[in-house]
Amino acid sequence: MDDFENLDLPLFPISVAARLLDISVHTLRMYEREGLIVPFKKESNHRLYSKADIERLSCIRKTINESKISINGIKTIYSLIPCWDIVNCSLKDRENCESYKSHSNPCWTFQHVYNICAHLDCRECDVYKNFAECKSLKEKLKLEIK
Amino acid sequence: MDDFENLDLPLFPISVAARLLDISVHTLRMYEREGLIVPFKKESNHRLYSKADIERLSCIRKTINESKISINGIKTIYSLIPCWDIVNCSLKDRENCESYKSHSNPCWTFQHVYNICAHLDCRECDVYKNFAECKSLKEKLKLEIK
DNA sequence: AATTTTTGATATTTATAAATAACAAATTCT
DNA sequence: AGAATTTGTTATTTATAAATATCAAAAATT
Repeated sequence: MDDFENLDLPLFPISVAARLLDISVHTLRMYEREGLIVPFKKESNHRLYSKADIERLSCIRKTINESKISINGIKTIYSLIPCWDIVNCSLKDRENCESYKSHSNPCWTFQHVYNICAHLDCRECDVYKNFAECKSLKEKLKLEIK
Repeated sequence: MDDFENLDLPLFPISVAARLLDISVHTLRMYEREGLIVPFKKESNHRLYSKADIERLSCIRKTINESKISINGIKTIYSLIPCWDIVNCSLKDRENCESYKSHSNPCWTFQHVYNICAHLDCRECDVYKNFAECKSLKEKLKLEIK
């Protein structure tokens, strides 16, 4: 794929991302600490953000500022994404999965050591990538629940 | 059923409900305006609250004060309840249904004039009654989405 | 090697959601 | 008939979530 089209390339350091979004660097780190965003990390632990990340953050920003949904509200909504269905999680794996039980934190904020998600990069996962907007979650429910 | 056991009887005027929950009368009206609660209304338009209402409001209170989810966040979560599945809404009815499209307001805040919900009392509906807690929504999703 | 930027952490500010207070008119109750 | 309560509305207060400001140490850049 052409680099120009690939939205998932880690391109922007945190200062640039902050400028693009017109927010402070610290706010970006807060969103990460809360589990709303998972930026790419270099070996040095420095963050890099992709175009898709900027898009995602812009959406989060709207949700907070325009829809007036608190960060904990967003986390709770994310926790409702049916990840077990999306990644085809086995019944056994579900039993031991914290995020399967959780209704306050998104699955990508948990350590998945024993199940299908272990050692996979959440950034690459459809659960993380496709459900940044609340809209997409309801559409998913419509598809799955007849 | 014994009146003492029936949780759905309209028993308490707003002043008593407010005292039971240790909040102001105005806050109760606000929750209603926001669509979080649907109290019984007398012909005179005066509100009456059941034991189930008090329980529901107590849960809403915890969600706001302890889980730190904003009212708009709660509304959005409620809007994700798969009502169409619960009330067995026809495909045709869904097309014209505002709440089927909404991802910001619960179904019981809409006027349902043309579909299966028309003229039904939302207070009596399983959608309204069984999903006051976020927990119950995730459990429902687990049941429906394999 | 020197400059710039990042890191995480703490302390502070700001914006605003949530709750309260006050009002006159209508309704209920004794 | 009169007292108490409810109604809806507007204006105000309060609590706190969200964002900003500072800091020294580490890393990156030129």
